[in-house]
Amino acid sequence: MSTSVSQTSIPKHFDPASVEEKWYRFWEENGFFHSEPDDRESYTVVIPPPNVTGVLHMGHMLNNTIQDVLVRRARMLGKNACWVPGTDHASIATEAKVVQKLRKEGITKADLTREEFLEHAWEWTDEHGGIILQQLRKLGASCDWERTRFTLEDDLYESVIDCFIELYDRGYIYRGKRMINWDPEAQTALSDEEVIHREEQSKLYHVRYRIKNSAEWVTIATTRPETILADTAVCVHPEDERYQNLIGKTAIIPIVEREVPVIADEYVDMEYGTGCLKITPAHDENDYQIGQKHDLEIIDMLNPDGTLSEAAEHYIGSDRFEARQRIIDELEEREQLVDTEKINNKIGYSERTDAVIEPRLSLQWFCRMDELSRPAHENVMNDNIQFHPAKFKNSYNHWMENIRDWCISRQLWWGQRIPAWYYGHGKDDYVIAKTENEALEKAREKSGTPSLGRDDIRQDEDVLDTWFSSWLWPITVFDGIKDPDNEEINYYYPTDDLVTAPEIMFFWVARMIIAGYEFRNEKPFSNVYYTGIVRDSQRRKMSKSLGNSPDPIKLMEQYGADGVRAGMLFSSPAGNDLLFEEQLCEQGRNFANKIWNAFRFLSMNKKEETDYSPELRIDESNLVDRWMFSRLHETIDAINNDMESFRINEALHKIYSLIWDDFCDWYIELIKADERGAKIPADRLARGLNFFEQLMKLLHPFMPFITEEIWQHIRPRETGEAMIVASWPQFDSTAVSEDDQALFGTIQRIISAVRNIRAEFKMSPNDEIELLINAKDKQTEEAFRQNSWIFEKLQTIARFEVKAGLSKPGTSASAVVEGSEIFVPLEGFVDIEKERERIQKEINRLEGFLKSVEGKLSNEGFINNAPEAVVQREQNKKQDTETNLEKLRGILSELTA
RNA sequence: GGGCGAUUAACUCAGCGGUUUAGAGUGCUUCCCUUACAAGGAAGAAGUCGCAGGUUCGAAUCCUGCAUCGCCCA
Repeated sequence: MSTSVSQTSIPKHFDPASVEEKWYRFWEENGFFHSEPDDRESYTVVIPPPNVTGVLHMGHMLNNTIQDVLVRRARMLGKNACWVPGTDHASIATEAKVVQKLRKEGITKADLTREEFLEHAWEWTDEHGGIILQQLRKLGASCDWERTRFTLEDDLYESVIDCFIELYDRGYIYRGKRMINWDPEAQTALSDEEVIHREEQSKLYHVRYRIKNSAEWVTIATTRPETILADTAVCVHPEDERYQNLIGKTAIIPIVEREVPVIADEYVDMEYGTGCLKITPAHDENDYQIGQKHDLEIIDMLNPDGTLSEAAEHYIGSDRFEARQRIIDELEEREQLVDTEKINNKIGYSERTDAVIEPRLSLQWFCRMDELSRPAHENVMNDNIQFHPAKFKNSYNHWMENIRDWCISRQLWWGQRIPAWYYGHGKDDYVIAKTENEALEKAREKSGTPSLGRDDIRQDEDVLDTWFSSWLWPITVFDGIKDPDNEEINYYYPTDDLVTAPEIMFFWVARMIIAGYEFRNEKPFSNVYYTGIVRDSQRRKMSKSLGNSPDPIKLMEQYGADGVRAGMLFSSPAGNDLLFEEQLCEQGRNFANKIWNAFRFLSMNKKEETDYSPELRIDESNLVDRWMFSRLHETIDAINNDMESFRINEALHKIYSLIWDDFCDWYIELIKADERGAKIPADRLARGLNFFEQLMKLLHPFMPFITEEIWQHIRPRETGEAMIVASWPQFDSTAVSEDDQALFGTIQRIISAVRNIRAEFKMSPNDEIELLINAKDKQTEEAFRQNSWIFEKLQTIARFEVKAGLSKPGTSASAVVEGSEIFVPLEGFVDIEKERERIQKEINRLEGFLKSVEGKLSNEGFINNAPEAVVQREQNKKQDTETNLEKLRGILSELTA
């Protein structure tokens, strides 16, 4: 055995750790990730910006792997690929974290001025921000890091404020008192989208209220008995016969002993509860509507932190849930609690703090959506912007048709501060202005008080919803708001593909589309690829709180970034959830190792480390070359189609199978040297390595590190010849030959049949056999004869004979493959009974098949209606099967010994 | 309550335009450390494609209903 240097220097197992950092630095340092506008076609992706203080989780892994696959392929296709990374300031989440950290240090937010608090927040951001971006590098993400943006940096801040002012001027933004979703933990308003509704088992309390000046009672049902303290009416359905006599009377609220009217409204559902509703206009959206209609008093009984306010009169200062229990107890004591019913109802929780949401009447800023959203609605429905998979158009459509105004103010400090300035206490005593000076001027004018000074105006304390900044992301990363006609925005916008989770379709995707049309009069991207949600084996969503998510960094250390990438993509078609198991990564790692060893083997066969020069032409006289060439191009075409329709896992499966099943299992086996220990002849090796290079190109978007490593090893390359910028293989339809593939396929099946015989009769691969083939016809005989070397290479054969009309030798194991009879003489070896069983089994299989084919052909409807080609195909199948069966039966009859 | 989706081998999943008695990975059985790879090779077993109807020459695939599960919205 030869012991060349190369053979010993390449390790048997691929070690990802040793190459990943090296190549990542190489790519980055040589500017391959960086994009500048030029003459080429642009391909642009903006990253869904992760929370600035977040850490990488499996969802990011999947999402960013997919983006990287798209971007790398586009780059190889010669496009000017630009993937813009960045982070989101995530106001609620980040502010909550900072508040928590300060609390540990004994500082409460109330002790600090806004400026002091923001200093702490920035400190925190500087410390933790960007960790996630560092982690993305480990994954191989080919982002243009020079373009990294942050939603709260100065330029983006200013852009958001400009947009607010613009929308205000266009009449879309208004300030209004509305029922909003209040998060008592974060002490801020939330948009409807930030509330998660969960169905829970809870109780419906039936409470009776006394009717004034009467012995009568009226029984209401409520799930939130504490709000009784703020009731200002009792309501029944106007047609409810049970309660006709009560309408117009006065009921007395228990505990507070307040007198309230009994009113009638069609809103009441007579079937639900007692059919009698208590009305609390300050703490329920629907009650508020009824309150407005009937001009009811509004009593706000809650403090911002969820404790009871003075207005509650009782239990002042106690928490809402504590108060609930105490009120239940008191009602029971007073014998006014008549029943407790178990029911399922939906309870809203804060997406960020998980606190139970309180509907609360509050003065907030809103963005009117009806008109604004129209182009965004249309252009998705008409496929101007395509969703992948398209099924998500349905939910988009539904949301758009029922779109509600967007509550955009948040009672937080971390974010873009609302540019509203108040000069009085009246509802309209404010101006919208970019600067204090401008505000002062406007305020003087609007109020008609030229003497107003700086101290007379104060800016709104609140900030804007984070999504009000990220909806501009595809525009602001190219400074398209501040500088609407700059070269970059004109070149990169609209971007091409957006990869994100369906969970944020409304939060983000829909709003980006809205902003795109409003501020650029153009879509922000052409395709939206929705990934699935990464779940654990129990189908639970992976989350930090459950602790069921593996640490992606550790996973990559264990299986290699390539292994994890491939593992995640194997089973995650667009929009389908991914049940993540480490086994998937194992499959990816094993694949990398397989490729590594194919490379190692080919390298071992080079005479010198550097003696390889590519041979781009195949050996036309060699069936194996022609077959591999055909398979390669067939696959290039298929992968291109898959990628263009975002079937990324399909594309990966195809390249996986081409490399492993075709190239490793057959092609490499067949280019091996004829003699033991000898090297592969140089010309064969050159062609083999050329195929290998093409395969590495096709795989590169999926597994960037190992492909670059091998690419650079195969032969010396200039920096500009790196894999990352290599050209994507061009599909050549003339390379695809059905005949070559059919012939090679037949040979493969004959080899398999022989292997099966060996296995059945417990022969070792090294036992010499004779292989005799009675070819179907002269033409087949000639084809097999020409390619006899293939049989001899893959089997240990003492004698090979092929002839049309060859008669069956004495005792032998047999098989029939596509009309040709295969004989392996096994004097003394063969167990006749066993051979009979084998043949009989095959006969049974073919008979079953024949029956189904005959079934079709005997159906007149099929003959008359099916396309001619289909009928013809069935007829061919019938004939072929009959021929095979006939031969097998002949073989079987001779076995009656 | 409204909408969307899923149900395919023991497990996790593909299956795009209707037509080789349904594919992959894992697991399982048998054999093999055969001149790269045991993280490997060879052979094999394994599925009435959730149920019931319908359309069609032909249905895992299209339609309707049902069951179970999931997601989104109110």
